[in-house]
Amino acid sequence: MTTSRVTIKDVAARAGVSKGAVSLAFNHKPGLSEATRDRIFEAARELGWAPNLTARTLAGSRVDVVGLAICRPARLLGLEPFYMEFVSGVESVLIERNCSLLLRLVRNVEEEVGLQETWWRGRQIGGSILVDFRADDPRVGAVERLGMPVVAVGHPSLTGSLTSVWTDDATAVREAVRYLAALGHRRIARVGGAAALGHTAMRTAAFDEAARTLELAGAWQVTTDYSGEAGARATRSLLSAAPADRPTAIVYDNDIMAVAGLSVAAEMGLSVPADVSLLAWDDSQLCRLTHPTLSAMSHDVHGFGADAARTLFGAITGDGPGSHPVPTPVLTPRGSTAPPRM
Amino acid sequence: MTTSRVTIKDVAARAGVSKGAVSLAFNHKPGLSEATRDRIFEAARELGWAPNLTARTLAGSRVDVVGLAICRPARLLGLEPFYMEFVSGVESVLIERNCSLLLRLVRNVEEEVGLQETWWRGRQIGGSILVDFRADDPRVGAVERLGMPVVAVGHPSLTGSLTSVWTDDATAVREAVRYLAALGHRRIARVGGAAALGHTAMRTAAFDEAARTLELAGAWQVTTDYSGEAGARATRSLLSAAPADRPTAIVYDNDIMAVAGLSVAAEMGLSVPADVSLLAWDDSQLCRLTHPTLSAMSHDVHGFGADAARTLFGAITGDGPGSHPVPTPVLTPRGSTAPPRM
DNA sequence: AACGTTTTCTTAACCGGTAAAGTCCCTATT
DNA sequence: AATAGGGACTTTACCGGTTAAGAAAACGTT
Repeated sequence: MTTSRVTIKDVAARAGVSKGAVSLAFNHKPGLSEATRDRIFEAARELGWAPNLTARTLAGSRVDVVGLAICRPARLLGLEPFYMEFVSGVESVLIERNCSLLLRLVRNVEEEVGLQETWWRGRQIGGSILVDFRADDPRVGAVERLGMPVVAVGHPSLTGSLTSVWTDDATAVREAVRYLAALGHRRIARVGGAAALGHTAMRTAAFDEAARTLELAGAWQVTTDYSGEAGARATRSLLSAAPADRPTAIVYDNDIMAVAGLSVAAEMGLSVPADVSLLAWDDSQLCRLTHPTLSAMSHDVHGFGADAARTLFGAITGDGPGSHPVPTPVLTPRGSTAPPRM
Repeated sequence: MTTSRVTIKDVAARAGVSKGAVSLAFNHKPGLSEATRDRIFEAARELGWAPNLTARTLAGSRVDVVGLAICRPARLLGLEPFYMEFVSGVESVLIERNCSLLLRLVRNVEEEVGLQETWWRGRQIGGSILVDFRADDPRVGAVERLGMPVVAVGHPSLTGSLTSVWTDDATAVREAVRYLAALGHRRIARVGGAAALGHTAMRTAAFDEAARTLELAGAWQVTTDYSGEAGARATRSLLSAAPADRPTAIVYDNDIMAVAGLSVAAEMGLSVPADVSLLAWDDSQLCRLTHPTLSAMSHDVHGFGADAARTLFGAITGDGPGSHPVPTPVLTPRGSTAPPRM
């Protein structure tokens, strides 16, 4: 049984005023006596009325929805703790501003560009959070053309003139490699994320450079699709070399691959960290639940999401473009890293 | 540089027709000649126009957004593979209907009731997916009163007259216990989810009943908040009893707790499955990444989300209420279960 | 040729709000 | 007493579409 919709008119009639007055009251604007204001709120309460956001948006006021399009095959997404944690950080900020998140999975960047444009043109959103930047990302130009407020989650070198929120991945990679080298490792491998992503490229470059600087005897890099399966495959391949040639330490680009790596080591009869050290990335709760616990480049993903959301609100309310670094991931040694067996 | 907004008027002018004609064309309604239709689409293409969804919604057509409110502390959410996988399943259906998901975290059911009402009254959504039902859930009445199309994810006994999509948890629990008993286990424990949730209660009851029926020598149940930490705590407490008194098999209500349990066993020097068998629930990819791999009551969560979304569309387009069971979780034995050591 | 039907398109009234401009009345000032 | 200045509301014109009702042209019929 659908209650016939209550509109501003009904409230106005009930309170004995014009709909303009109701609008003024509900937007806390001056020009009404306390008495009338009360009468209006009372009437609205009695009728169970709340302003129709669609109409309000159309009439030109603010939109209290922000967009987030994620470009991953839907099946893979469920497996990435990163996004859910990121989203939960975003939500924690949205919730206190009474704002909602419009979430959409897209198949590729072009589709995302179209979607963002539709959202923006259609006034469906007040701004957007852009993630997963790649080199020469088409979203940069598109968003500039539209004049849409956004926060770009990615390194300034990828996000151009857009307001960005980013972590210093290069430094973090350097620190990870230095740490392993300091433990005595000379043959280090890295199981990277999706090659197309800008931050993967930056980490790859940083790893190369660190390997050269430290004059490592061996340095491998593989890229994957971030899935546990791919991480397992990569690990299996890395560890199947002869003991004298295989890496004694492996750095992973997320934690799910590190967990997979841990289990591959066990399956191959190698002990962690005695035979091989493993270092995870992002550090969700997962890293503390394995045995041995996983050392990780720890990163407050939840806080990262919250920062992104806050920065987006800044952009929506007119802050100029800016670059907002968030804390660099810090090395959190746990049970999966140790000096190599001599 | 904001491109001045292109509206239906501009397109109409350019095509030399009235805006009504443009509307007809874009809604594929009869009453226009092929030639005019083409001219209109051509004009729209040239101007890069797409209908403003806000205006379209206001004018009374359908809303292409569905709502999902999740009631968990934001921090916890990131850790639950279930939701992300469920959401990705929902998205996989939405995407092909060009629909978006409005996601919001709420603190409690009352807040959710208010939110759903605001969304619906404000025509922000065309329908909603309701999750995490509890006994005497206030959403049932509220939604009926509003006449809003929804799909309730939960057992019919909890969702009343609402269209529901559900798994037969009781049967699954029974199967899990029977399986362990068949392996020879006589002391079985269950680490359950949040006590307030309806399906937790149903599983608890089913476990009790199964234990009675099978005349188990020992049966424990604990409820937690679904977090890995809580799972670890519970496991530690269960396993710290004297060998002759402690459970030889533990069933978990999700997979993250099972992973945590696995690591606690290792930390306590117990071997899995020789000393204790572990059985996970939901079975995300995680279960195949541990060592030993985790046996699980496997459940296609992605498909579950997709089914829920499809059912919601049915409800939106006028299908009457109905109850849609999805396949019962099936036992997937892997490395973490075996007969108990005698 | 006159007349009813279709087909094709236009007009105009909403949808439910917002906001600028206008009205009315009451008080203070000169 | 006339005038200016506010406060408290109301009017009215949008926002950008949809849709029912109306009008003009094309067509078939007798």
